Amino acid sequence: MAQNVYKAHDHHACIDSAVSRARALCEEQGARLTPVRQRVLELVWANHKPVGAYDLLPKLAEEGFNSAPPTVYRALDFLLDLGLVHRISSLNAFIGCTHPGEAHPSCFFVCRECGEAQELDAEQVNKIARQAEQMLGVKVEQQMTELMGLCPRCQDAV
Amino acid sequence: MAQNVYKAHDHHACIDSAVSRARALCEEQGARLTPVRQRVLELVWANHKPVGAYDLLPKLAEEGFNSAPPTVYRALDFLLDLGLVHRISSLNAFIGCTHPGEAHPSCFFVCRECGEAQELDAEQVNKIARQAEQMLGVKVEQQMTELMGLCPRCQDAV
DNA sequence: CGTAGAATTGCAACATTATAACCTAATCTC
DNA sequence: GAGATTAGGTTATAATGTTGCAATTCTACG
Repeated sequence: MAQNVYKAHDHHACIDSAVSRARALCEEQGARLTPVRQRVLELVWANHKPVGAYDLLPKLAEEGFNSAPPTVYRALDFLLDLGLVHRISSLNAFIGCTHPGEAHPSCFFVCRECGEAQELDAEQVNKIARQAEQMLGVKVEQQMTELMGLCPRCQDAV
Repeated sequence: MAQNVYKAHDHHACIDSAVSRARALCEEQGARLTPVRQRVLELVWANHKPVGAYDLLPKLAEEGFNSAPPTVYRALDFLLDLGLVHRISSLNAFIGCTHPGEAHPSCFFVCRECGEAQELDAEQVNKIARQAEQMLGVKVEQQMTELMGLCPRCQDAV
């Protein structure tokens, strides 16, 4: 189940590990982790909440990066292609992937109160995909699942 | 598995049945299926492809309905609440539900070529939800799964 | 009836998210 | 180092979705 966001953890380690895995992956694939791309990745990893592209703009601007929508979207597209981040469609937002590698199914639980997102094991979704392929003859290329509700903390906070 | 979109069928029957089920459901819930709402439902059901809110505007306008974004979005929200249509987040589009009733998980396969969408049985997604609830202590309130790929027809068309 | 309250619609403006088009600069390949 | 490829800068615009308020229509209840 990837990693449990709801347990206390050293978040700097999350960011560092995301960046170093990104670096390794880029090396391996002959892709370039340029400064903007790396910074966008770090900003996406700033916490475990999906972040909108337009939220990143001012932060990049502060740090002297160019900050126009295309810059951010290009960086995000790059990171999406490498499977380093996922897009949460229902929120138009992006979040770091906890087990990057090549492109893979996206499966998240998102808390409607605090906005934190927990990546989930997508094995069951793969089953749905295989079932659909068998029964309907379709060919599945991409998968995404988004669950919404309340995280443990926000349930208690009532 | 709901109903197979890829088999030939009398599509007028699809629309008619969608409307009559909507009527029944509204009656049951004390909700009002007003002319705009019914027409939006019919237009969403015009085929088995998810349709954007802004695609509906001109069609409504042609027929003398008011056609401003809020009109369409309000109608769509109404239909979503009753579970008569689903929203395909990854496409910012809407599609008729093949088994309406109360709100229920959304689970679709969408062909990236022809755009047709097939609603799927969401039982496996329910499993993911229950698993997440057990292992993480979250409370799932909404679920959506979207698979993308090629439908049987579009695979052959290569 | 008839009127109060609720639900629905009309309308104008605006907010948010994403892309197009076109060009310059950096980097890689040989 | 020339040419090809990739990345980034810039401006404008497209696509999608929302807010706020006034006007209207429906519903319930006396």
